[in-house]
Amino acid sequence: MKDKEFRRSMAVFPMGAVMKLTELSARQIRYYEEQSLIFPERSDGNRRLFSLNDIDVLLEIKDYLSEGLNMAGVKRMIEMKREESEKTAKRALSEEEIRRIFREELLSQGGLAQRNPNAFQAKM
DNA sequence: ATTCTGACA
DNA sequence: TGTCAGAA
Repeated sequence: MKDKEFRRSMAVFPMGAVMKLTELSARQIRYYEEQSLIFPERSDGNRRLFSLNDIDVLLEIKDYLSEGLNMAGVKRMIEMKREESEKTAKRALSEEEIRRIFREELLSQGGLAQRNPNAFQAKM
């Protein structure tokens, strides 16, 4: 199962493809890269090449934002997930665990909410 | 035609 | 975040 992970990390998608796949603007995608949430490689003329992993993260960022988290909150979530998966290469994070962490983050700082202050009740 | 960086009426 | 400019 190493071959699969290798291909998921293959940087082969140009900006245009990622924009369509994620419904995000180039501006946002570049911004998330600056926030070290994704690490697209560069190619020929300094053009970004994204991997399936980058796209997955972008998709996660999307729904975290729709859940009401701001950039600070999104970064924490992605970073935690990254640490958790790097350190715990063994067992994957259970849905319950992720929801638990998510809830803790929301409660730890009532300021994390930004857009839909009421989306939580509906979701959680 | 596409994407990149930098900047802001 | 959008968007425009100037370059590659």
